[in-house]
Amino acid sequence: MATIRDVAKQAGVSIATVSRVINNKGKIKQETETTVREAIKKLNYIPNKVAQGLSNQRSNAVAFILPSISNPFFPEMARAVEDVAQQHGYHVFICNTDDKREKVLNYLDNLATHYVDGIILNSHIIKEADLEKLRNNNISIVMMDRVLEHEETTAFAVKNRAGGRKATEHLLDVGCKRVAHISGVTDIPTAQDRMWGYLDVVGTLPWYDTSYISRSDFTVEGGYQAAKELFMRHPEVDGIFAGNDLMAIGALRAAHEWGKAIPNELAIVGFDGIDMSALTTPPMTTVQQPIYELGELAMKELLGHMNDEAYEAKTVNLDVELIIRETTMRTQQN
Amino acid sequence: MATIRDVAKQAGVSIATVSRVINNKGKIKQETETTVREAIKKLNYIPNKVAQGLSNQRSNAVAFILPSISNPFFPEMARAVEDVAQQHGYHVFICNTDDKREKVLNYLDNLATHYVDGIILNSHIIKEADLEKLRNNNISIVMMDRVLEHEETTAFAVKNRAGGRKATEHLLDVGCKRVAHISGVTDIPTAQDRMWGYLDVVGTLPWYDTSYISRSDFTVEGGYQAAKELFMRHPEVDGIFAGNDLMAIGALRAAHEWGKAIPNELAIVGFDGIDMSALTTPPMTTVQQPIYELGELAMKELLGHMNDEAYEAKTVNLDVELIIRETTMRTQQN
DNA sequence: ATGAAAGCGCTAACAC
DNA sequence: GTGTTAGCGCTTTCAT
Repeated sequence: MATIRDVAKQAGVSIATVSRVINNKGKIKQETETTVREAIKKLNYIPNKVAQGLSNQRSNAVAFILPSISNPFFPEMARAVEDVAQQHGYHVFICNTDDKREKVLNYLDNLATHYVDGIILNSHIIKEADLEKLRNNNISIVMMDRVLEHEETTAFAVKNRAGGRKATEHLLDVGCKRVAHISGVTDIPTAQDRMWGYLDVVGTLPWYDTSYISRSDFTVEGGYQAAKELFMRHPEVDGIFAGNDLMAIGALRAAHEWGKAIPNELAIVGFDGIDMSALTTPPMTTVQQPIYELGELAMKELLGHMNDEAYEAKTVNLDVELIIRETTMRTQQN
Repeated sequence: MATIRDVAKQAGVSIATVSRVINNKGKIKQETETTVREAIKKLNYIPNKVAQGLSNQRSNAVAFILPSISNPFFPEMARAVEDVAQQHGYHVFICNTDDKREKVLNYLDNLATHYVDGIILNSHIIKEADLEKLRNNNISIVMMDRVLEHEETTAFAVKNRAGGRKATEHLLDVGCKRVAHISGVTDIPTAQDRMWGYLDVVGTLPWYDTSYISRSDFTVEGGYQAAKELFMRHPEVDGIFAGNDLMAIGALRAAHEWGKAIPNELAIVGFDGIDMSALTTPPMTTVQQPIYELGELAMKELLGHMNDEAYEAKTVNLDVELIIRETTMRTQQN
């Protein structure tokens, strides 16, 4: 691997000059620049990122921390983050945490010593205090789906509660009489908000009872189990609002096995709008988050923070949209 | 951020001693070790990875290069790679390339200057010569799904052709009379092999004609379009073997729109066995690759190469298994 | 058992 | 315009 020193020697200049050429800094005679570029090409020289990082105290890289690479919601968002990052010459490290506090903190520490310039953090278990260290190291942060108390933290989220309401209302609109809810991990605000949305709509109805809520974990398997429990507990359930698409898919499976006709005997609504939701059979009605836009905006916001000292923090709450598909298109109302 | 110098000062020792403590190298008096560890704790010191990297010429990180983060096959494999890597103290960089030659080469160069210790490469467009540079830099490589000419390169793959045969034979077994194939990008060996498997079975049958093969791109949308074209060209098709699960899902959608009953009017078989394949409605019959095992073995193999000079390269071809689900469980044979 | 100092490859302040 | 040199934070010989 050729180093800057080799190039300097080859071109008959100092390493400082080579460095200037590489980084387009300072003035250099056209002629020397040409010589240097030729030397670079000849030696196949590529600046060493690690050395640059050490010297610059920055890496031109950002991290996208996500709780689960198995939930397509995050890869879909990661894709947007990558697109924007790449356009601006940044590399993206994708970090999978299973949302375990230990893993997240571990990543946070490590990323700091890797001199990443910014972090987009999808995690609900991290507290404001955990971010202090990063701030001291001048690492910008954008939180997803989590609004922290701290004013300096920029956060992106969607209107989860309103989304939960839309989903539930829609189920009533298509004629459901008993609407149950499969919630995500209940100590995650996102899951709570969606549940609140559900409660806003059915919480005061005469038939409602907390047993219509089944707590699950945002996975397909979890949704499947939760749905089966609901069927046993409340055979009369004719509508389910699941806290995300994966659980909705699990519920769909369970309904199939249980011999419940979709949507006439049981209507289902998911949440997220991952690509897959349009591909289930029948296609899933869901509350669509602007996934790509979220990633895009978050990364742009991060760029703002990284490159502009005075960039001010903000909290953004995007709208969600109910996408009606066949899991709620009833041909008859019961 | 505390540095090694701060710790040394705090503990009243030299930086060399601190370094020894951190890395458990050389002999150190129990007493000094304790003092140093206390200083580390007190200052919240974390060794700087970039500096370590520069000094060691290695990073304790590996890269997993994949063509598409949108095909769950790769995240599923990445998960296995991560699990193994983590157990051995390695970090995994996930690199998304869309299998564009330029992007892959770009990553390869950059990863080298990041001092990654090894690379698991999912790419069909990379040639043996492209890897030469990495070898010179002592970076170990494991190729996935691609057997290169070079003896030094370890490669993992599955028996794609045999898999294609199993899928196609199965379709005939359940009574299909006209079996079509939706192939992946045809300059990818993987796709070709699966197609060859298909041809091994139907290529000599009297009705067979190349127009029963529709070339697509491994995406859901692609599979959807390809299936529609097939339906127009050959309305008599009653069985489809798709080159991967995503395309099979697309075909399923198309069949639905076209009003073809699954599986009685049209049976479908996919390839890969991604989690999602079990969740379609009806669940998809598919040729299951040992996805987790592939990632696991590949990472273990990489570890072998990275830590043992004499570790010898090998080519592994794993078996695939036909998983029969409802897209081919006919209740009547036509 | 511990310390001094060189070096990993690069950037940037300072000199000419 | 271009070169010299001092770091960036760490590891590792070589002394002691």
